[in-house]
Amino acid sequence: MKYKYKILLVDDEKDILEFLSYNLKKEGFIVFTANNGTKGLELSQEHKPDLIILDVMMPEMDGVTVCQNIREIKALNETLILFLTARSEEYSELAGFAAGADDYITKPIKPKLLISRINAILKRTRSTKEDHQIQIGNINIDKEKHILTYNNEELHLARKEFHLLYYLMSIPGKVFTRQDIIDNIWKDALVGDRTIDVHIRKIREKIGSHHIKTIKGVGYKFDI
Amino acid sequence: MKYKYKILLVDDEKDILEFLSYNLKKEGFIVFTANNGTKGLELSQEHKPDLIILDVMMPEMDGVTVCQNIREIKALNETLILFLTARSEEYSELAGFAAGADDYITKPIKPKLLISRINAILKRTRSTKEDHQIQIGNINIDKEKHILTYNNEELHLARKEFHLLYYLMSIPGKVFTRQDIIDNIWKDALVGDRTIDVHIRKIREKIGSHHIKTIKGVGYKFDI
DNA sequence: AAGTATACTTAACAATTTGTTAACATACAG
DNA sequence: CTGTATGTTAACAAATTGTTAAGTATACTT
Repeated sequence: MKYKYKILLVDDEKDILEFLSYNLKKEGFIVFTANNGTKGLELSQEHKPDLIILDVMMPEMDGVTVCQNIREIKALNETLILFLTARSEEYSELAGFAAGADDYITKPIKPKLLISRINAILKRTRSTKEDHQIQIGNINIDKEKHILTYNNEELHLARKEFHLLYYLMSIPGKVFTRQDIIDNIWKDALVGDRTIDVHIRKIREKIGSHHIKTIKGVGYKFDI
Repeated sequence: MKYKYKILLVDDEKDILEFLSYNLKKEGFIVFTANNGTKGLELSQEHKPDLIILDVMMPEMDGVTVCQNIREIKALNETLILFLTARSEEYSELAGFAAGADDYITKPIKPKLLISRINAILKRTRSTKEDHQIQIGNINIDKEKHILTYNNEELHLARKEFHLLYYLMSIPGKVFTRQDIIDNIWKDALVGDRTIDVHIRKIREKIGSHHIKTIKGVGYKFDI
């Protein structure tokens, strides 16, 4: 399952909040909104977003001030901050960078461009945040580290076994046909059905046979 | 001594090259210039700059094409690319991001703003240039000083060995494939898999063989 | 500049692990 | 029951990695 980035929007104009929120949610981001700086600070502490989009011009507390405040919160030192400014507000842009902003966008906002820049900035800094781990019951499988733990005990799986289990666990409960499995693990190699059975058997030997169920005539599925 | 970032400017207009060059040098950057895309590619391979500033609109080879070419050179996979576009050229901006750009700046260029953004982008991505030390368990590796200490005892590693260990230790627990390792340590050079094994063996000889685990069929990983 | 030491790479082969299959046993649905 | 699908085992094949030693390149010293 892919990691979903959390974005906090802070702007006093309701229209803009809704417009941005709609566009970002459509792209799969988790979006929080705040209509003033104080609320923005609260929500940022509560949700620890990956990215905060801040309007520079706001009554009460302006964006630059909010930014400075956020930069002083240690738990948020990895949070990215992106400013919204009106065109040619060179001054606030400079002030923004000085306050610790990571990027800025000028109004009027073009959705495609915004998404593009958000993805660029997140990709640059968060490329490792993808999820390589699946945790189901007392089984944890980590693709990056190539580790399988069962009841906190580390077990060794050979490459194909590991890959196969990871594949089954990627959608728990779903039945994968042998063809599905061959297409995914073996790609275009030619192997017989019994080969898969053997691998399944070896996995069952290690994690217990009840986790992988056989659906006769269909295939295999992973269950708790 | 502070590390001086190298910046390559690619633009067909001489005035702009001089203007930017002057302003960037004043800020302490090392600046190279190229007045066309082909030359830009050459110089980027020669000097391996930290940042390349590319004009989108150029005769012969446009900025997007240059960018795509650069992105295919492994040795430059850490290089940042920043586009120069005329205002409101939304299209080229999107194309730029798609081609692998990291940021863009609209003309007319305001020096202070440019410096500000350059510093921001370099700071974001190069902050690790500062911390050159990794301490894991009783192993301490310092990239800058090229020193490895094991139980407070200084050990000597050859350059490749050192670099390789440092790479593995950069993300402890993560399995790196041999291809990962070649791409990072050898860049574009052609070396066989056995070469890596030999280096691994030499490292194990020095720090003990249990720290680097072999994941058969996958690669190597560093563990405590 | 030549000689020496060190580092790097590779080939060859050994050791080990992993993958596959055949053959047979068993379970299950109808 | 009976036939088909799956489980199991062990033997074998294939792939991967470890190791050594020797050749090549590079750096260092005098």
